[in-house]
Amino acid sequence: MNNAPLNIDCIDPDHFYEESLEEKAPIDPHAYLEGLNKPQRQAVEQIQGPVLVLAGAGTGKTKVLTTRIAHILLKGHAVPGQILSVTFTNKAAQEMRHRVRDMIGPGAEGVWSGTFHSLCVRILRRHAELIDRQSNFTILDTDDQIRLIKQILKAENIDEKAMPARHVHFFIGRWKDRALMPDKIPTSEQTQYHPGGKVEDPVIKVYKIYQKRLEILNAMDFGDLILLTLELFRRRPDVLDLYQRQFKYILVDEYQDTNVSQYLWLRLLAQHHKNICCVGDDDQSIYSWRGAEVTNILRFENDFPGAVAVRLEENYRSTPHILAAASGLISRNKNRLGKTLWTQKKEGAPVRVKSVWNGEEEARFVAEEIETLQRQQQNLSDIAILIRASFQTREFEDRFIALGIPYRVIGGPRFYERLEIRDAMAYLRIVYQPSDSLAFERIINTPRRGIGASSLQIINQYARLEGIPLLQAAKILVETDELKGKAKSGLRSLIMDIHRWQNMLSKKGSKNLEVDELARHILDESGYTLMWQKDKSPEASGRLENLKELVDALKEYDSLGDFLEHVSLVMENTKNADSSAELVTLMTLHSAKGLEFDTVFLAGWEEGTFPHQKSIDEGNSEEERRLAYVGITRAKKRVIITTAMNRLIHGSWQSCVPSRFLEELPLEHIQRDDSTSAFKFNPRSVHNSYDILSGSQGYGHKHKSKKETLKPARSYQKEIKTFDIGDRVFHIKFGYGQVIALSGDKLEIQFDHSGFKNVVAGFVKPASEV
DNA sequence: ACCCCCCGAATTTTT
DNA sequence: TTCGGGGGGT
Repeated sequence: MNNAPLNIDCIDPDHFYEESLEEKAPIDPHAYLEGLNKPQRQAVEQIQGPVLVLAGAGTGKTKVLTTRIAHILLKGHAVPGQILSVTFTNKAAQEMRHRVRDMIGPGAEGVWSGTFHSLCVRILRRHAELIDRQSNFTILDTDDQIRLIKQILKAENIDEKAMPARHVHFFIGRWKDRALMPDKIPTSEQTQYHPGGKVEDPVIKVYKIYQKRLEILNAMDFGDLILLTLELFRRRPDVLDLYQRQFKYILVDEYQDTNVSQYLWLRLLAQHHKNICCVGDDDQSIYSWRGAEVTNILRFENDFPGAVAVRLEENYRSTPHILAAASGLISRNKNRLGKTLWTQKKEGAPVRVKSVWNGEEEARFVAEEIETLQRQQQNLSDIAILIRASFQTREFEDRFIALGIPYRVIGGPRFYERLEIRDAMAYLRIVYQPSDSLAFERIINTPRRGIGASSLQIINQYARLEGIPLLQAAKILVETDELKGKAKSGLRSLIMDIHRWQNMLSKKGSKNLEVDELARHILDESGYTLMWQKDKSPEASGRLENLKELVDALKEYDSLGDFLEHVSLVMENTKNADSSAELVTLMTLHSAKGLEFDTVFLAGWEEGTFPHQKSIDEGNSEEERRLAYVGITRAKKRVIITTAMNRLIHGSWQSCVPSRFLEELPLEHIQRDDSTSAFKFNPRSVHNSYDILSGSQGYGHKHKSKKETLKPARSYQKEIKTFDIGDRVFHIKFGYGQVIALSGDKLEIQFDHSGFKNVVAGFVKPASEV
């Protein structure tokens, strides 16, 4: 079995197993294959040798992956522990696990299923000592990484203005995506900070120091998780051999999103059994800017000799018009393997293209269309508005709030990235792991303890001199005369606090103290909670809420270590995941990948916005086109594209040229809603007319008149309640709040979690009525 | 240690 | 235009 040649036909053993399973299997052993079309079935059954499944949008790739795992298990080709199933996001990993479990029950529990990163952690915790780390290494997120780089820049006397930490971080990240450690970077890779010549590139120098610091801190960043696993395999062929033999079948989702490191990782692990199945779609590769290499999928057949390619081209999602529009668009790209999507569905409506005057009209138009759909009994949760960049949500939000259309925005800052959560996490980290110097540094003077920059510098210097963690250095220094006054006493009491919390943690079992209680103790006794209670800024109460939510989240975990690991790998809030709510979804094209909706609005199709100016400048408009393709193919029934003639960009009005993608949509599959102007798609006319209409004074006037047009809309609101100062009210978007002042039909409200806002009376109701 | 002002940038996001 | 970060002044 170990040396099975590639592409061996395994039909015969299959039949053998089928017979034996038919009697005892709880489900009909054929049933799971019957729901598949021909290529899907081939993708499932071709389990020997390398397989590339080119899965177009909506062609059932997750079904193929899960059925393939079920197939391998049901036919007895492997036990769960011999299957490695790699995805890109935790969400995808979870869905895979659920679907496999639904198919074959708890027997699938042992499958190694996860993200590249979580699987690497699992491996690295076992063998940490072989790559100069300890098993309890910490995983740094972006914020930690940048703070560390800033420290290094300061220590190296490098001007942060000339070489921002963010840039260094970016370079390091991209190098790691390509498996390049500092000593491996070719001379042709000099950064813009390096003028050339003999001197070492300062960015590479910082990279070197950064890696050294990570080692001392017993820490890794996300890139390291993959890279150090590769390093482990390089150093210890015996360990590599172990895993190579173990993983008889490897499955990879979203292969077009893998970077070089991940590709090397897969190739290494697949080398023994060579049964690797990668599923992806080159037309949906939209993450090159974070290191993804489309070439991985384009070159699969070279990289894995003897590979079989299967194309999934039957689309089960969209109508023919939508599919044809998307296909026509994407066919303009040169660098693609090429697929022809088709569907058995009937006609449907053509893709609509609507030209609007500006962003405000765009939002008004979309909102009206949504109301029309609502009247036709369409669910709001089946509607999405997809935009290129997140700032574009604003005008839609304003309009939806005004009309009372319930919506949600996907994306934005995430729970574990919030300041107060990161602070709280730092407290937990230092208690759990006394050598976590980055965590200690974060909280050493938060809340204020009189330990300023100079005190911190003394501690840092000493720690580095002695090669010991910051906390340990602080412990020693606090007994000397190096520190004075407030700094000394503040630090001493902090150290004693941490000590006490550590004891509480280790005695947890006997005292029966749960982790969430411990966290509450820490946050209260450190004065951190108090700090926000005393804070009078409008966000403070929201922050306290978040801290509560963090403590609540801890209840689900048996140990602090489990929790910290979860957070570092799954930077996502497991709460508020109810997708069933009746809300319109507003999100970026990027975060829409993998989702589907009946109706999809694609907004802001203008040159500069979409395709984005930066991508045009960088000559990367093919990726933008793929993004457009992803957007269109999210829709099951309706696509409505809008393009504005004018946009407010960085505070000034710009006349816009319609996106090149509009011209690339095949005419016979689109319908233009041209009600306002005859020169819609003639950029020159647009320019001229705009210039004439609105010279320098024109703008102000235009604005005023627009604001006035909003007023009639208000009068449609029924039953406007009257409010008094001090009333408790509820707003669909901002939640609960208190009326601070009145002016006509407008209320000034201090919201509990959303700060201070001016709101029209018709859009809030008394809190008592909620 | 805190506050204010000035300057510059201004996509996309996961782990 | 708006936001955020950093530096300088009090």
